[in-house]
Order: sequence, then C-alpha cells, then structure tokens
Amino acid sequence: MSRLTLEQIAKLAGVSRSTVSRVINDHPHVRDQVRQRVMRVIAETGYQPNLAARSLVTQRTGIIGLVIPRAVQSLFTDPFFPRLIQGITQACNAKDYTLSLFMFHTKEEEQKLYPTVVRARLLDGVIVSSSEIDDPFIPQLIENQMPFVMVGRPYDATQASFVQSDNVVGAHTAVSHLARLGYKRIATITGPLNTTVGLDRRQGYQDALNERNGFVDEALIVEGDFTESGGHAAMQRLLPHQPDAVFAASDAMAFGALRALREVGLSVPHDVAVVGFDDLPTAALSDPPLTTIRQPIRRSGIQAVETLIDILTNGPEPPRRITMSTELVIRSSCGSG
Amino acid sequence: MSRLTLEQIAKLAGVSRSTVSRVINDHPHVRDQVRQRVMRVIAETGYQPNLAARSLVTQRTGIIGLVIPRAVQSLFTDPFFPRLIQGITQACNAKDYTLSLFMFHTKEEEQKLYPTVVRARLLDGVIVSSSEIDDPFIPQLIENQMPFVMVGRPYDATQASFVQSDNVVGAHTAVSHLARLGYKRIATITGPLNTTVGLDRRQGYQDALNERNGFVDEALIVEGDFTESGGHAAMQRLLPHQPDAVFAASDAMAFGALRALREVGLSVPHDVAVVGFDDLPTAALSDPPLTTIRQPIRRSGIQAVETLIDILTNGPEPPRRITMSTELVIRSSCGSG
DNA sequence: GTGAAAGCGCTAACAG
DNA sequence: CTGTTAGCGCTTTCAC
Repeated sequence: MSRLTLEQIAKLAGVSRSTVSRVINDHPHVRDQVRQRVMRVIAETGYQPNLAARSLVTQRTGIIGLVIPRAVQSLFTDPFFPRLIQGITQACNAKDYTLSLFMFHTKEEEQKLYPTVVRARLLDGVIVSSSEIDDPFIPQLIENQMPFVMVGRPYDATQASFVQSDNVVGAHTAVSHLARLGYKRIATITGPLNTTVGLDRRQGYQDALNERNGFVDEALIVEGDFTESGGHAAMQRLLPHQPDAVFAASDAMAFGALRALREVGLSVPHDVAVVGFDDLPTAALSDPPLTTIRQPIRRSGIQAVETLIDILTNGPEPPRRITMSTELVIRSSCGSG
Repeated sequence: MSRLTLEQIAKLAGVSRSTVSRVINDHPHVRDQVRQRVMRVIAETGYQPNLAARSLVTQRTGIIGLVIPRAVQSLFTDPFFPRLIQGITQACNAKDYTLSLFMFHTKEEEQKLYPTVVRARLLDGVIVSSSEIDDPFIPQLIENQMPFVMVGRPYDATQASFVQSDNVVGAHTAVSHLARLGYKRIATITGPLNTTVGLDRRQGYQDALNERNGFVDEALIVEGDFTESGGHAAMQRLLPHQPDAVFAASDAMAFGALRALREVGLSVPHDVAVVGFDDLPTAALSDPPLTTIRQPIRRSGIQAVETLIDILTNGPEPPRRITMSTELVIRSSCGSG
C-alpha cells in the first residue's frame, strides 16, 4: 500500500497522471467532478507524493535547516533553544515546511558538514542561530547563494536578514529601572563579548548610565559567559567594588550572582539589587523572585521562519531586519517596583 | 557553480557519468589513476550530489526523523531534550545521516502531520521520544512499516525496539540509599502515571520499600508531573503525612519540593531528606545540593541513532531492547552518604 | 479540460 | 575497468 505512485492513483481514478498531479498541486483547469473523484481515491488510499521525485523537478524540497553552531554551552542550561525550536517547528508545521536540524560539536564536524549543508540542495534555506562575531558559516552561505536568516544580529553590516530581540533597549530598560529606584553603584555582568548579544546588552547598560551620570565606572563591568557558574564567578569579582545593584545579562548569570551573594551573607535586594535578562521559567521561583527582561523567543522563532519563507518567495532583497521588543518584568529582586 | 551535475563533472574529468558515480559511491572497479582525477575535479568544483536525484533511485534519503509528541511540558524547563538532541545530532553527524525534527503542539498538528511523516518517503526511519501510554503514533509507524526506535520503554509488549534508562533500578537505588541512612517514612513524588517513566520509577520505589519493610504506605505516594511547580504542590500534599524523606522522580520536582519545604521552615536534610532523579546541571547548585540519580541521556541519544541504523541495515527483527544503567550521585540533600 | 511526452540528476544493470 | 541505457516518481510544456 505504501508504494503507491501517481500512475497508480491515475489508473484507479481513470484519468492520466497529469490530471492527478494537477489536483494535488491545486492547479486550475480540472473539471470539478474529476477533481472530486481523484481526491476521493487519494483519500482512500492515503497516497502521499514522493518528495524526492517532486523536488527533483521543482528544485525545491520544502525543507529548511536550523543550524546551531558549535558548543553553545548554554544550550543545556538555558531554555533558549528549546523555546526557539518550539517557535520554529510551530511555524514550519503551519507553513508545510519540514525542519532539519544541524548541530555541531567540534570544529571537524563543522568543516565536514558545512559544505553538504550548503550544497547538497537538500535545503531550500536555513536559519542560523549565532550571534558570534565572525561566524565562518555566514560567508559560505552567501557565496553559495543559500537563502538564510539569522537569529541574532550579525556583527558586521552585511546584507544579511535577521531577527533579534531588542537587546540594547532591554538592557537600557533594566538599568534605568534600577537607577530610578535610587541605586548608585550599578554593576553589570555581561555576556561573552564576542557575541553581538553580549555586546548589545552591555551597550544598553552603558547608554542608560551615561544618560544619568554622564559616565560609566569600568570597574563595575565584568564579563560573564551566560552560565550560572559564570555569573557566580563574576559576582565574586564584583564584590570588592561594592555595587549596590547588578544587571546580569542573562537570568542564568543572575542566579549565579544570587548564589554568590547568599554565600557571603548579603541579602537581595536589601544589600544588593539584582536584575536579569530572559525571564526563564525559573526566574519567578528563585529566592528572591527575579526581576528581569522578557524576550519573545518563541515568537522570534516563528518570525524567523516566516521571514525565511518570505525570502524564498520574494528574493533576498532588501534584507529583512527585525527587532522584537522586550518587556520589563518586575519581581522582588530589584527592591520594589 | 552550484548547479553542477554528475554529467558536467564527468565531462571535466573526461570520463562517463557512471565512472564518476562509482567514485562517489566508493565502488570498486575504477582504475586508481582515473579515480584520482575524478576526485580532484570533485574537490576543485566543490561538487555535491543532488540528494533528491539520488534518493529517487536508491529509495533511501539518509534522513532520519526525531518525533517529539505534543505538549511535553517539561521540554522547556528540563534539559532532557537538549541533551538527547545533542546525542542524536552527534551520532547523525558521525554516521552521515541528516536529522529532521518533528514537534507537535496541538492534536490537529499531529493528525495532519503523522501521515506525511510516515508516508512521504522522506525519512529512512524515525526516533520517537515518548513514554506516554497508548501513544497513537506507534501503531501508525508499524502499519506503514516505518523503521523506528523509541526513546523510553513502550507500555505494552509490542515488538518495538527501544532505548531507555534503567528507571526501576535507578529509583530502587535512590530509595534504598535513603532507607540505609535510616529514614523510616520515605515518601515519593512520582512522575505522571500515564508514562512508563513515571510508572517505572514508582515501581523501583515500591520494590525497595517492599524489600525492606514488606509494605508501602500509599499515603506517602503522590503523583507529580515532572515540573518544579508540580513537585511543589505534591510536597505540600505530602507534608501532613510527615515524611522524613522524599524521593522525587525528577530533579525539577525535587527543586519544587525543596521550595515547599523551605516555605514551611523545614530544613533539608535535617527535617526531611530529598533525593531527585536526572542529575540536571543545576542539581549541584541547589540549596542544599541535590542527591540524585544520573542517567546518560546524551548516550541514550547516540544509542538510539545507532540502533536505528542497525535496524535500517539489518532489519527490525529481533527487536532491540536497550537499557542504560544509572548512577547514584550523592550530595548533601540526603543527609550524608 | 485532459493526455502524451520530455526530463529533473542520479544509480545500477548490462554490455563491451 | 569503463560507457551506454533504462528508469526512480514527479511536474510541466505542448498538443489535442
């Protein structure tokens, strides 16, 4: 039963192969009666067209790739990717695209697989989740004219299309909120500064303080890596400089900071206020519950798919640059709202 | 450059299409000199065979599917899927398979997509991550003779191949450890009892207590849902029965239990000991650090891929049933080791 | 409105 | 050892 072909459906319906093809592809110029008959046969038999055969002629596969570059450590502590994938699969399902997932674990894997990803004509387009500066994959995509959209802003002003959260404004909002509450020595634990996300959130922090104070104390800026333990270590380095508030560029790092604070007997928010970024599901459950910036990750995933399909349909020009707005979620770690 | 075909490579190398095909597929009977020449041309041009054309004739696509059924809530709080996917992609990369991801969010999506997953001949086989009892997808796979392996034991004794963690033994180990430490009123917060994982971990709990006491106090068994808040609620229901120890069937639930305990001023492990299951990255960071059962999720993913490929190569019989052993990780939440 | 025929790029007999 | 030939199952002109 499962090896049905167009030809056989045609025979069963008493028409030609082409007619069945027209019905399947919703082409006009088929008598309604005939269309009904064909559709009945298809439904009865559970026929599904062979994708390989179809894409051999259409030059399209209906498959898009999601490429996740190597060793994103936070992959396994952070619900960022699960959420993103949720949005992406949801949109793919809605738009009748299939998703293929490419994740790399070593440099060798990357080098071995990039060419096949790009050239085997398996993919109509790809979504690249990378905010790393100088990601080597992007030039390859461009060179091979593979349609793509990035999740996260690319570093240099390429013609790349992307979807990102408004990291600068989000961070600015967080820090301004702290300033408004009266905190004077507001520190930040940044993300990795070889990522645009890390850079942009630091930018928002700096902008907010510059607007208020006219200056930024460099001693209060410490680089983290988006992980809990990174946040923990960063907070320890911050302690000697006696901040009265900390903006952590991710919730995971904020949790690490909370832990470091707890260990030295400092109370949050009484001694030090803490604000995070992401609004992880656990942010509401920490002790104290974490004030943070919520970003619409799932919707970014949906947006990425829709943008890619738009590019597939209408061409890559002009580049689509989409920034999703964020939202301040006030809980108790910042000391009242 | 990117629209190269076999034919053109053949021309460039001064041989016929078939010879190039032989070289690409590592067939014998090609003079070494010719082989070299062809390979040089391929390398120079960056030629990659068109997958659609190839699979049209070979009847194989080199793509395997990972199917994640609807609404696994824990998907977004738990690193289970990220870890599993890490293992699966790693194995796919090593074995030259491409991974396709199917995730469903509503019943409608499921019903719409199952047929195409199963019949469009896009997939050589699938990995199904579901331990839900009566998953409706499994019968469809069988009916359509789609090769598959499950991650998680299927409920009824079908001929399905699967890879699972040793949940019964893992739970047994955890509970025995508590008993050995002298706890008398050992409670459990189970997983959802419509999953084999939930069932098996409860089984291990019961077995361990039966061996020790000869009986199990039903009042000390409360059903959870694998989430933090579920564990929190379950712990609250347990409190009136005054357990002196709790085995939570997942770390997330254990965290919820810790929170509930903290809220009523009970200290862990002094008043109540807690043991989890999973060994999440955050288990070492909770307050107190969580004693738990570690399961090799990433390795299960690798194993699932390898098993599937084995089935693809050697046929589905006999069913492969693989159980991965677990490991007790002692930290302080159980009161010394 | 419908059918016949060509061909997408590849592999796999079958000759030579 | 190498080339020729015949499809894989589908879409798409082009006739009718």
